[in-house]
Amino acid sequence: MQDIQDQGSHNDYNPQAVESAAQQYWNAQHAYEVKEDTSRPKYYCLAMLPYPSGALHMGHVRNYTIGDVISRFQRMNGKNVLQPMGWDAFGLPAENAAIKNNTAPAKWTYKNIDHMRDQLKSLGYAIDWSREFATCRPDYYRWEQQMFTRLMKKGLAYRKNAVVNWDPVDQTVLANEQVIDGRGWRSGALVEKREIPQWFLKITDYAQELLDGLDTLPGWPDAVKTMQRNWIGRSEGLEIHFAVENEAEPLTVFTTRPDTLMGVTFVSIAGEHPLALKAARSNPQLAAFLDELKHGGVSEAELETQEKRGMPTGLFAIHPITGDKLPVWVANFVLMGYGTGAVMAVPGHDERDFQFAHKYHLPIRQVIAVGGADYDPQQWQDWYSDKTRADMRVINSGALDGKNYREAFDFLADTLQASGKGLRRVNWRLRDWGVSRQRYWGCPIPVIYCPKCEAVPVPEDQLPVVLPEDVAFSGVQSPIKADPAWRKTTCPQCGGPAERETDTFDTFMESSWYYARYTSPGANGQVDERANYWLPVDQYIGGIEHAILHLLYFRFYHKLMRDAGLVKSDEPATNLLCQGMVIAETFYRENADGSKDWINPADVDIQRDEKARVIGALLKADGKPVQIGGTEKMSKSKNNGVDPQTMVEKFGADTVRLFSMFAAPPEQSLEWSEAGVEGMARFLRRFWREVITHVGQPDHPEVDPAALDAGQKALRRQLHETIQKVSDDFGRRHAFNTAIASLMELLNAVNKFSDQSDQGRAVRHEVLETMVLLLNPVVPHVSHALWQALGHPQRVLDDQPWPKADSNALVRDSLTLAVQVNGKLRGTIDVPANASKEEAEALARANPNVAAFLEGQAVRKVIVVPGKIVNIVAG
RNA sequence: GCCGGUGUGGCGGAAUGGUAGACGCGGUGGACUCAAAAUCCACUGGCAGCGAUGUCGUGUAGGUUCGAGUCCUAUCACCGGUACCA
Repeated sequence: MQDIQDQGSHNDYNPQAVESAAQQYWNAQHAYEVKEDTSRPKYYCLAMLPYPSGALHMGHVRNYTIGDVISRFQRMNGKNVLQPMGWDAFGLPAENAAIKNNTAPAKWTYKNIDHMRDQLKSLGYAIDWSREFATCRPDYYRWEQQMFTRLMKKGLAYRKNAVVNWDPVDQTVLANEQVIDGRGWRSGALVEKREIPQWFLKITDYAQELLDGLDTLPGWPDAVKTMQRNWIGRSEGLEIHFAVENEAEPLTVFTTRPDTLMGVTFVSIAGEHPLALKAARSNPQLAAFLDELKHGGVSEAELETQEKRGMPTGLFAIHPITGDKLPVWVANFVLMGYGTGAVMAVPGHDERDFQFAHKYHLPIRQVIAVGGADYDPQQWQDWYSDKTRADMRVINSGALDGKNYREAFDFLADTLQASGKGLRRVNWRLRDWGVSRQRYWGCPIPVIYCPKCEAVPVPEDQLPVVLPEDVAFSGVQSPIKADPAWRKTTCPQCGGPAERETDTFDTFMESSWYYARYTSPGANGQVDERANYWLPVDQYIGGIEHAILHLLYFRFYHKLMRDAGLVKSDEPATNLLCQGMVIAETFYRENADGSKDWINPADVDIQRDEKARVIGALLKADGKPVQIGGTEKMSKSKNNGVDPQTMVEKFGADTVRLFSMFAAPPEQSLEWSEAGVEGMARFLRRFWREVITHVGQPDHPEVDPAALDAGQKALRRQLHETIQKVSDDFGRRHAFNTAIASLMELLNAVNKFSDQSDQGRAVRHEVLETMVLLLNPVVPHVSHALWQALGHPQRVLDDQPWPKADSNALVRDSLTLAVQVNGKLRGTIDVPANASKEEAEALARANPNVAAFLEGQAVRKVIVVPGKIVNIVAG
């Protein structure tokens, strides 16, 4: 009660006091700690866990505010809501920071977690902190290690060679991110490709299920599902065997276009293809070329954009139908990792083959005709992708002539299969998941190498394999690789001397199952039966940049857990929301050498002309101009980051939360604008003042709907329309920005409403009290304080029922219709709500401006859309 | 290169095939003030007009429709991902 007095007596909104009071109350009540409760529907709301990079950034604030709004909204709608938080604590940045600051990655990480936890708490999120964990703790990753050893036993984890970026100067493996223009980021050395043995998970065994599962996820964005479908890349085609002159083994290619088989004029193979390696042994020129292909990084973007180059191997393949001799070429655009590492080249109907044939003067044959048109072998035409066109026919192909794609495909499949030269096959673009990383700060891979028994999984009673945290870290070599004492162990099978695996897991391993661990804190196992109460996640929220990798591994791992009997559902999350980035303007000054000094937006004043157009910017410190560099993602490199903590200290958490929900719809990028933030602070102050002024007035009776005058009715109708809109915007559309806009309109309306009669004050009370509830998910501290100011006892407002619109209050007597003549707006008319189409048309024709446009013209057609529009077509 | 997305006033954005620009920011004018801040009031897409109103206008070029920011085709620019950043 003390609090009510204190806050109620202040006419001005004081965010600091309001926020600390509300947060203290929630903490004391343990308001957001939840348990399984079968009497209420559960709702698991999860925002992707943060990497503890050092400080919260605006992207985090946006992510967790979206989650918090949804969580509180669902709780007010009667759900048992779980909103957890944790730390994706392993990763490369900790190693980089360790080198830079000469500290251990673990120490740096824990310090960041402590700092960022405080920052998150200051934003007042309804998080169950009792479930918090960091993924770098052995009591988390031991279960990941256990799962891996079980997958080894099931044959779902295996070891094979794979290519990595190798820095020949630093003698280290580089991440793709660390390769810049083909060079190592620290050494500047030209990067090379190198094959090393690595562990893989057989995600391809689940390719079909991962593809089909997308059809069971109506709550996921289509963009994400399309990207995943394309990434998985199921294609039906033929494997065709080409005999090779003087070779025992045939060369096998995969093609989705066997109908073009008679157009094949050469065969292209990858540089790593065994046939290429063999040919190079007796061909120094080819060996030199293969060596050259080893330069550069391994990323797909780099491989696919490099200049197309090739060299003949001197070998010849035999065309399976004609028996023609076809030269076998090494081509740098053929990837060993896709299909068989060899493709039949059809330069007449494939653009890449076409360019390659032109460059190296290889023959081009037309075997497809579209619309009977002749092909110009000098000019590329995309008939290849037109395989389903009705008028597409195979030509110049003997027995295939006149067939369409499907007919030619089936004919060849049958013919080649009968002669043992080919096979129908489904090929996937998806590759198995390589989980080995040659790094220190990650979960140790629980494998022991024994000279006799080879790779042996660490027995479960010896888990976890603990990563030492108190280490010196130089960056060149992993401390566990460098430490013979850590490496040396005995073989669990034969008891002989053996060595531990020193590679660690890809950090996507930790983030693939954290959502399940939140449901089972303290479980003696990866999860326990509580998982099946909470899972699947009802709403998952995270950046669109995770559309493929994380979200695919996340789905895959859930299926692994299901098949291990740990969870019952097939998919980990039923609904997914992908938020956009947080961006801000950039400012800079150019130095004499052309380099740029980036200036933080907080240090700049914007100059405008009399029409409010931006004409320049001045540095506050010296009043001199700076260049405007465009709006970009907040980053250290462009110095355009805005610190959430500074904003919270200056405006309060509610204002920051309100702005990040108002400035853009969640899926779009959000431009940070301090002036915009001030606008939100202005709104909260006006709302505060409106409520405080109202409670200072005399008592009022209950609203009596029958006794309301037109003005009172109108305001009350707007209130109930707003309830409808906000409920739909929060619950279904996730259009938080328009929900808040409608609440601003309602505040503008109640602010103009000067009616001091009994019923006037009663309606105003209903409006303000309802607004406090509608705003609670977004600005919970303000709502907490104003709820008390309105005369209620202090309580967890999320337990108040969400307002329901009163259908009687929504009734309108008349509607406004737009009237068009020939599709152009010529006026508006007010019609009774129950007016017929004929009455609406008559009123429309009676409108003077409409009549003027109709004069002298014959009306040919009238379209009346009830409640919306009348369009009169004349002429 | 490939896959996915976005493009609307001075700016962020609204409009779920039916009145383009809600709401907010910025700006202009005014009130209050010794002054400033805060607050309040009015106006604010371009062009023409005192106004009523007309006209143009949603990256660009076409198309479908009574009606297109929204659907279709092509094209340009930017953003995300591209398997070892997370």
